[in-house]
Amino acid sequence: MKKKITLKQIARELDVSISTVSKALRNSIEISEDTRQKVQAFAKFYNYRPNNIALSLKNRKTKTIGIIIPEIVHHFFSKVISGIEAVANKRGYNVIVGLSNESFAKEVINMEMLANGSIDGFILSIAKETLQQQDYHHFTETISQGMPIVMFDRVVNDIKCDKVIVDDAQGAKKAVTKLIHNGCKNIAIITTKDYVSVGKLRTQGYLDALEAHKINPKASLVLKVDDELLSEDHLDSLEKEIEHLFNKNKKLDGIFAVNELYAITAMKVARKLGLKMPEDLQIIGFTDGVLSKHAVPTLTTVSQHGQKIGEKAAELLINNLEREDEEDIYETVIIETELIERESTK
Amino acid sequence: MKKKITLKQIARELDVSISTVSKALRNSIEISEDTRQKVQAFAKFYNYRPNNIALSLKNRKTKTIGIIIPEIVHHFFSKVISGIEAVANKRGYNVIVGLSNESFAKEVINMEMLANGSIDGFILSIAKETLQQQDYHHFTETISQGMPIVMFDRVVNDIKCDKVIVDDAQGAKKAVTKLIHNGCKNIAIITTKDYVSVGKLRTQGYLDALEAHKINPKASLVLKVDDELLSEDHLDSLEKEIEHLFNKNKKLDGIFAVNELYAITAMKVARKLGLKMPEDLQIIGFTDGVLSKHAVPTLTTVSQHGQKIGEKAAELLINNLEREDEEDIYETVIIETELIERESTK
DNA sequence: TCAGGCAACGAAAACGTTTTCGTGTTGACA
DNA sequence: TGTCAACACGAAAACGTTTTCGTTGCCTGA
Repeated sequence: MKKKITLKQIARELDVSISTVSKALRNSIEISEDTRQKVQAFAKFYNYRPNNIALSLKNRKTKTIGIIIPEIVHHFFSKVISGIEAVANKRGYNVIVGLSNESFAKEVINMEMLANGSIDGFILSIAKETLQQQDYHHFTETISQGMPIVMFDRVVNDIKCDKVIVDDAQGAKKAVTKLIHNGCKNIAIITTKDYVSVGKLRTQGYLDALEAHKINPKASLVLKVDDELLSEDHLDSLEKEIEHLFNKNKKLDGIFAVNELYAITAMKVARKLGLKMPEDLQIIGFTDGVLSKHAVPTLTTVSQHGQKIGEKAAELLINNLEREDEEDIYETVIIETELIERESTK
Repeated sequence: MKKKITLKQIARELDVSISTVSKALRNSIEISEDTRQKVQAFAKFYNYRPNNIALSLKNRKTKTIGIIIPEIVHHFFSKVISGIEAVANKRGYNVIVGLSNESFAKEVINMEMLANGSIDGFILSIAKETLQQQDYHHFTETISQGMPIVMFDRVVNDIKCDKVIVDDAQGAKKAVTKLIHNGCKNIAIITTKDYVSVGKLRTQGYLDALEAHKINPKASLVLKVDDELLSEDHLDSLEKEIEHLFNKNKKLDGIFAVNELYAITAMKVARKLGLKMPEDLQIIGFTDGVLSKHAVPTLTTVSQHGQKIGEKAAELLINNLEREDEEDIYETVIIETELIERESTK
């Protein structure tokens, strides 16, 4: 087992100083052609690679990005990571991932763990619990220590950082408008409780679309699901709630769901009730995941372009990190959503 | 913006030496109660946290695990990461993620990038291209430098490292046996080319099950899909291939697919051909992802317990890292698969 | 012959820790 | 009064780099 070799060892072996070795390897003109070649040959033979940790300590930057997300077993988030990783890699950065599991405490701990020198900056999406408690001190503290943050998707406005979001309201409006144009008269929305910012925004888009077409919103058409934990039995109760929605609204002919799962579950219930899609009922979801693509019927959906969100977030962060002047100008980039039409709409 | 504070700054401020500060913070008995309290109060006020990079350099360990996987937008892999992260976090480790995108070159580059001091060990699943080229020098080199590796799922036998795998052959055999017991007479398999080790093993399990029931395998019932890129048009050609499979075998009444996507696609084709499931055709997939759970009919599948695989892999690696004696004893842990019965089988 | 300059190299500091090994000041005790 | 231990603290090395600033030795030119 040959351990990693260091400058010091090369120096001793070749009977020169550490500085000489370092310079020789970086092709400094200070070093004679002779020694340079000698050193480089030796280094190559022993497969020398500079120690990253030492470099990080010296340069006071780690070339590593910390990602904190609520969960990773989720098509959208993994798409975002994939986008971040692509850009980061191209620009010589690594990514280190922390999971909050939607928990405030874990979010805080994870950030503290990484903020102590391990990374140069954060890209994150806020945990539900944090949004609920509205305690953002860990973000402001991190930022005030000079470590930049980029938030995506679930953001909170009054934090001084770059943000990458989708036009949730606009996307929802687009979807609901589509349903209206397709002839739906009674459109329901299946959404989350309001503390989830994106849920709230999408609900707003739904209302906007109705208003734009002079349709009065009905409270009975709005189902706000309390998704404490997405456990198995939650799925059952979700089905029941949706079934109840159908029962309350016999003339229901359109559904807009703020995520894939709600949409798919609505489909399931509809099918059980003998409704034909898209003839009797049209459904549109949010988030273009694998479920939408392979459902029966395939689901029309609002795509958020998770990959693009990740790429943009990484660009913003790295640009910030590598910017010379220390100007604190923060951007909020909006990634356009796209309505992907499939079989669940006419 | 108050920058991170260091021992040196505390020392200067309090007019003591760096060593004193360090010792005071670690509650050394060498330091008087007085100074200890003074230092700790000061440190707390300025929210002092030791710099991780400096610690890593000093201790020659980073408390970080490197994960290299082919892709992250994939239910199985993200489950594994989730499992790794859970264990790693509990034991005070971070995880840093590299994606190979199934490419040999990216796998090598990513590993080199991380191996230079950034991490203490690897957990990885081999890229398809690497398996195809059978070039494993980057693994052996990493190991010979004293950095442990744990492989999962896609492994190669003659590398000296811990491995966590599922009993692919056994799981496949279980599934196919189930089909046989359910009365299927003509069972097809939709699998990958043989260089993907898990595909090969699952095919073997299929053959084993047939043999155990004295059924002669028919070449026309084995479809080996060449999944170069899982691009959109690949999905189309996949459908065509499967359709061809149905046409060649009119009496087809059971399908075992080595992954979710193949199974779902087979379902789609079957539905198009007017087959009822599970009455006319029974299908079992491999990998318990989100698709299986929400397909119509829901898909009976062989679950690999990705989370558990990740947890076990992390345990093995960390145990190895923290083992005192330097014994090179490597384990291969087999995680039992489980047949999850749903609507696609009788 | 000697000042000056250049080529080639080395010493040392710095990044932020921890830890080993002094060292100086007490106080007690003979 | 002198000795020795205990106490409280500091100096310095070490981890592996890069970089600044010397410091040689030799050659050139007047």
